Amino acid sequence: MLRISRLTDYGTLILVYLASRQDRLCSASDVAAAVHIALPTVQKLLKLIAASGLVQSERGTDGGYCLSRPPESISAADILDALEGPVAITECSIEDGHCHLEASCGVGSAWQKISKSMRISLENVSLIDLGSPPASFPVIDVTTPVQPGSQTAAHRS
Amino acid sequence: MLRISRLTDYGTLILVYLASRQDRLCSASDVAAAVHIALPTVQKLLKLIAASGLVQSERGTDGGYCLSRPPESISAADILDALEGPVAITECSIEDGHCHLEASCGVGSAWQKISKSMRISLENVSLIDLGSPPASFPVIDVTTPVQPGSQTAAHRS
DNA sequence: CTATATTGGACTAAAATGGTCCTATATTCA
DNA sequence: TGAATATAGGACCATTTTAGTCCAATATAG
Ligand code: FES
Ligand code: FES
Repeated sequence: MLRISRLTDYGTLILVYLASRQDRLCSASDVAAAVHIALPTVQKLLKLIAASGLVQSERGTDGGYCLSRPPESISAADILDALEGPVAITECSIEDGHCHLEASCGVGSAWQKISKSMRISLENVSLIDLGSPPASFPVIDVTTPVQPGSQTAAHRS
Repeated sequence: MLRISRLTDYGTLILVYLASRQDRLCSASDVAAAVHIALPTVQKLLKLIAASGLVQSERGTDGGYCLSRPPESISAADILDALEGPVAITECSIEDGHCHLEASCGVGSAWQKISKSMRISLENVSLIDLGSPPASFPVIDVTTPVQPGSQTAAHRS
């Protein structure tokens, strides 16, 4: 349930590796060797991640990729946005494509709200947490309203 | 991100409807008419949900389906289990199929732990909540450890 | 026996996913 | 300038998943 794609998992792996190399440039081949993922796949992922702005790239000899922000300020939500796009939790919660059930159902909005809540919580998980996760992550209380000014996270500490 | 399948959304809709009919039996046609989903799809979903034990069925004339538990004790996690199976958040967190990256990566386990945390929080969302959701669901703090004895939810109140 | 329902399964079309590969462009250095 | 090294931006294909429909069998009530 609520699975993320394998590519997103790989992408996380790559980002964690880049975080460990600080701001040094790493070529796709370097990364592939380090994380043990096929080079073409790594290339594809790095391109995607670069397009999203999470990493910066430099071309040419001695070129490569590096994080464009400190790892503390990159969140799990950022990674999902980069690799899976801002897909809504349900099909019908998509902006314009008005679901023909809207009238008779309040369910779509429930899932949508749960999704939003989860998203905010994922913004509180930084690349650092992903690299060396705590014994376990705390339980989310999804039953009381969101505080309006809740921090955009990952800048937590 | 973290999307659920459309069938799961439909399934929720169906369950919410059944909840509104209390313990009266509803045939698949009844349900289809009420929720405005094509009959064959409703039939398929009800079969799946019945197989999972969330609803009970009765055959023959005047047969149909009804919830097998009070709606307060059916959680969002139950619905996902029934309709999407107990899929892990990442591919490699699956039991036996040992990912060949295990050695070099702690990331899979991070996603896995986040998933577990989210799952527990979803167990706290009941069918009632799904039917008439609050203005918004609260943010999940995914950064501090899970309490060992956290309630299996939906039996919240 | 008939009408009504569920049960269990097969089946198809369409879309998403995972993965590879190719050409163009930028950069460095000899 | 020219060669070597990288990224940029695609196209491309195989496989799987998803969504949806349909059919034959079984159970129940009247
Ligand atoms: S199923 Fe689309 S709005 Fe509820
Ligand atoms: S990618 Fe499989 S264990 Fe990390």
